Amino acid sequence: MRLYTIGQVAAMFHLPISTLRYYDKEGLFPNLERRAGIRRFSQQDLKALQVIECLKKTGLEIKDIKQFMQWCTEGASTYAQRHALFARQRAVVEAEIEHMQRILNMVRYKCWYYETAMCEGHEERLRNLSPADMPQEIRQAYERAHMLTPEDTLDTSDFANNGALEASASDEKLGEC
Amino acid sequence: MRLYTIGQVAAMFHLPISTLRYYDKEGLFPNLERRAGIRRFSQQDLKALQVIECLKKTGLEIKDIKQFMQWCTEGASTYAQRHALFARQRAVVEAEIEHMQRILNMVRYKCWYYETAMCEGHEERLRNLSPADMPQEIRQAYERAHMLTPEDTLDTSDFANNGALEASASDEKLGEC
DNA sequence: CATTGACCTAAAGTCAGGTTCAGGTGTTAT
DNA sequence: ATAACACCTGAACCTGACTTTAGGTCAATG
Repeated sequence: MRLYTIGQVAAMFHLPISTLRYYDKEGLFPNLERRAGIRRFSQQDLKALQVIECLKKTGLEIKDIKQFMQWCTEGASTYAQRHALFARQRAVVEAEIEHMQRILNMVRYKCWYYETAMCEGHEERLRNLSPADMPQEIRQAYERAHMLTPEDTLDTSDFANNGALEASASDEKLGEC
Repeated sequence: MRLYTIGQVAAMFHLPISTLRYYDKEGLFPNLERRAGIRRFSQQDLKALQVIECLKKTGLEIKDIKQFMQWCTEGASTYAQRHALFARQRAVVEAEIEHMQRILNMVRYKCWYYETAMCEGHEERLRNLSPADMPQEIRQAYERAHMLTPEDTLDTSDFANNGALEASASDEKLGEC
């Protein structure tokens, strides 16, 4: 069975050697062999590394990956745990995507805002615009961006009550969200 | 014009005081007033803070936000820069969402894999499954998860050429991606 | 025999976006 | 007058996933 040095593995996977040593130190290669102190990567370790790369993409942390590796060495008795790990991760990723969608709508709105400001040369009209006056597409983006979720509610009620909208005496204004 | 202490602003925005001091130190309140060393937040500063919260959601870094604040104080001459900032950010967020979609597909596949493993009590059948044998929905997830993009290509060609698929002598195997 | 090159270690450094701490000032309430 | 409270500062600390550094072993090559 062929064995590889750390340098060979680094080249194969286009990873820095330091990263492999770090993974090893973190316990991601439970059965890594050594001879005279030098790491010798087996086929099994290469497969483990493939799995590590894959799990990293799913957004799992190193310590979760280590746990997963441990479970894998324990066989069929840990299917339920492994399934739970991914089920949890699925929820995390789904939430994250939804969050990013809202952010995208916010950014889209901002793009439109400054495009328009550039065309008109000023923000006067823009500043007094209500969503109803915006182009359909932008209004939708704006509204989707401002749908409140528990996670990122921006409660400025006190602020508003204290007169947020009174004309400020400042010469320069900031674009609103 | 009403002025607020740092504690009042923190309460209004549900932010820790330390965060506001940090933002100030980073230059996010260019015109923040002080009396006897004590910060006094004006309406303008509260608006700035609203904008900061908003821009943070768009994924911008503190230093970009600082830059944006600076541009805002420079008036209409910086519309183009501000637009460019958001246009760039839009591309970033769009790419990130696409990336997350692929990750989600990977996680979905993993969920299915372990659900099935739990049902069957082992991975024998699963391990030899080709995409064609998977349920329609899972096959799609699997295939979408494995579409290669420049960003996260996993080039294991050398590895494969060196016999990655030779049966490993290890007693325990790891689930593949 | 000296240098290069591949490997090893422990420990410190890096990045962002804060948070915490130790120590100090100033105003108000008892 | 002394305690409580809100504010201030600079500096250290935090997380995660690495990377870098400093110093050391060992084998082959000129």
